[in-house]
Amino acid sequence: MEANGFELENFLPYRLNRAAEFVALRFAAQYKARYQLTRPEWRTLAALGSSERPMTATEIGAHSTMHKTKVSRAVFGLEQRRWLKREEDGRDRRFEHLALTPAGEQAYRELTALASAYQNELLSMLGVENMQALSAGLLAVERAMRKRGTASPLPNPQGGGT
Amino acid sequence: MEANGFELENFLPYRLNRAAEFVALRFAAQYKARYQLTRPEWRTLAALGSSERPMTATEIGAHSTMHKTKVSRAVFGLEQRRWLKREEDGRDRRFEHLALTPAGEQAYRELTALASAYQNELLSMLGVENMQALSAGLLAVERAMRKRGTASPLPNPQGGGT
DNA sequence: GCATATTAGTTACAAGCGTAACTATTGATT
DNA sequence: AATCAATAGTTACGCTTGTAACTAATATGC
Repeated sequence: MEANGFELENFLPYRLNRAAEFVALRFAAQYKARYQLTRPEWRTLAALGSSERPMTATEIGAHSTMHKTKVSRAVFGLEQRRWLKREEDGRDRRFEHLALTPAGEQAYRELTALASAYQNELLSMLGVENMQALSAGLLAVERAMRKRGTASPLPNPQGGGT
Repeated sequence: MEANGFELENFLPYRLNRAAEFVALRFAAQYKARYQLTRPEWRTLAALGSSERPMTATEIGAHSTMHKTKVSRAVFGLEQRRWLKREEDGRDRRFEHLALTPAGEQAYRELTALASAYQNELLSMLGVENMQALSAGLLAVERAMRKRGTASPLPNPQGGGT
């Protein structure tokens, strides 16, 4: 009671988080329902699919901002699905070079088609101008992230998730 | 391989989610380290603190976009801390009217002060113009949310968290 | 008035998560 | 060469989460 003026609805972390959840939700429904993919698996697929060369798990984590253990589990999941294969590095056997199988590449093409369609849908929902404003704002946040470091080992909000 | 043009870095759901995590992180560190609060507890505190009247758990969930069970657990946590008290509704005993105790209000004042300071810090990190652009973009997303409904019972991305 | 549906809130359960500890391998120092 | 540090990746553990089932109370239809 006795408002000191603070309103959660105007608090940027809250607004960003809620918008992110909403926007992610309808796309996640697609890859979850149609492919039984988790979000880390989708991100891993997207990272590998867009790369010309095989990647290591650490590179995937850096590319798509995921914790080591998330990548490890996602790689395992995609491997079981036969969408990904590992190849060990001859010179340094700690590394695993990960690449999509043909089936994985096929799934990647289908999912990126869905993703692009969804992005267009968002564009028409928001309007060009608002989308540009949002993108510019996000770009500023991304610059700030690079400056102040994305926090050491990528700690996330809570134990559970969002 | 064989890029069809899709890049995760340009995908709005991904960008929003990453920005939200980054922005939330440094504030969450404050209420976690100094008050051992979880995010649902902080949101519940913020909802009750800014309300003139007591609220029900359902109202809190609607106000701060949280799932029933999250609210239930957060209320329990704040109650144990003696920051919140329940009062049953005489006319309809299904309802519980929740209000902050003086200790809860004190914590609310301290935390909103931290929140406002953090918001100002963000403003200076991003610059006024970028902050306005971001806010305008988020507003458009929020309008779209109201149109297409925040999904029925507030399902979240994954089981775990982010 | 009585059965059925609806609503507020809680809880058991399974799954995902991050931390920290672990294995395996390589690099650096001496 | 031998030790110690650093790195890639995996895994055990405890915690948080949403789903679904649950209890308790009220509303609705007949």
